[in-house]
Amino acid sequence: MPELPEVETTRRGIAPHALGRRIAALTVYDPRLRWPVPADLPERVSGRTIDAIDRRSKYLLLRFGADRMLVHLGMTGSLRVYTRPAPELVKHDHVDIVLDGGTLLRYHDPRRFGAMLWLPASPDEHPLLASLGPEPFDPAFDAMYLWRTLRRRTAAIKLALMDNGVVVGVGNIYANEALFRAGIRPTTPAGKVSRPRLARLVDEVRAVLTEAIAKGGSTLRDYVDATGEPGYFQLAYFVYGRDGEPCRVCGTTIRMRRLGGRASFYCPACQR
DNA sequence: AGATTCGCCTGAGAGC
DNA sequence: TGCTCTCAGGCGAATC
Repeated sequence: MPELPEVETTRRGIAPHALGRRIAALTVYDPRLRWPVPADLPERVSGRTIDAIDRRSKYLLLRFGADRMLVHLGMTGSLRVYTRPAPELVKHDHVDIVLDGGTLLRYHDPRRFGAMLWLPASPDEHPLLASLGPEPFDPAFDAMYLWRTLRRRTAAIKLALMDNGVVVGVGNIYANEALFRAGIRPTTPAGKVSRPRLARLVDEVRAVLTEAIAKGGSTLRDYVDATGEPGYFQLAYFVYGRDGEPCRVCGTTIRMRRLGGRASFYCPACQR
């Protein structure tokens, strides 16, 4: 279940091996992802040099001049680097990207919520990227922005925080954790959260993501070839998945409620 | 426009 | 052991 830290860790993991390298071949073993892998993707990317690997929201963008290839890991996707001859294909391996010199990027995705798309140079931004909100670390994401954006919203603050049009990259786990750390009840109507508390929320969103990325960075050493999948970085969660357990701060029993179909955890005492 | 719900997927775990 | 059921969740699409 890659959230932004896992995607960023993947980006940093593959960048040293792929930047400036030419794609020798792209092989599709199973095109069935969220959208089918385009049949012409191999011919589009073959011979092209990877000029940059960017991340926007949870999308990885491999840049070839003005053209790009989008890679999304969905819920269960991974993009791993293999520097030695490729290991045997296993179930759910979908795509191999072979680079000059033999380095291999292998895309694997059991649940197939991920995607791999070709984004040709265009004056208009691709629909998937066009209406995204700011990155969490963008200075434009601040208390004043949040206040202006949310002031008339009646939806729960947690749902607003997970809305990619408001801010990108905050999935269920980190929304729960950031709200706990900010002392805000997930069910509070977004428009009712005061500016000082929104400022605190901005800080805590960044803090929890920064910690998770740091944790991911510590696994990068093992990312290539070996077992080091950038899986879920087990931060010591304050609330996520802890329904019925005592709050680590005050001991009150953590509660769970469903918001928009997603499990939401909170401490009734610490979060008001 | 914003709120709400649905559905796509497979694997893990629980219960019987 | 093996079956069935539930849950996980990013996010686009559809509906109100």
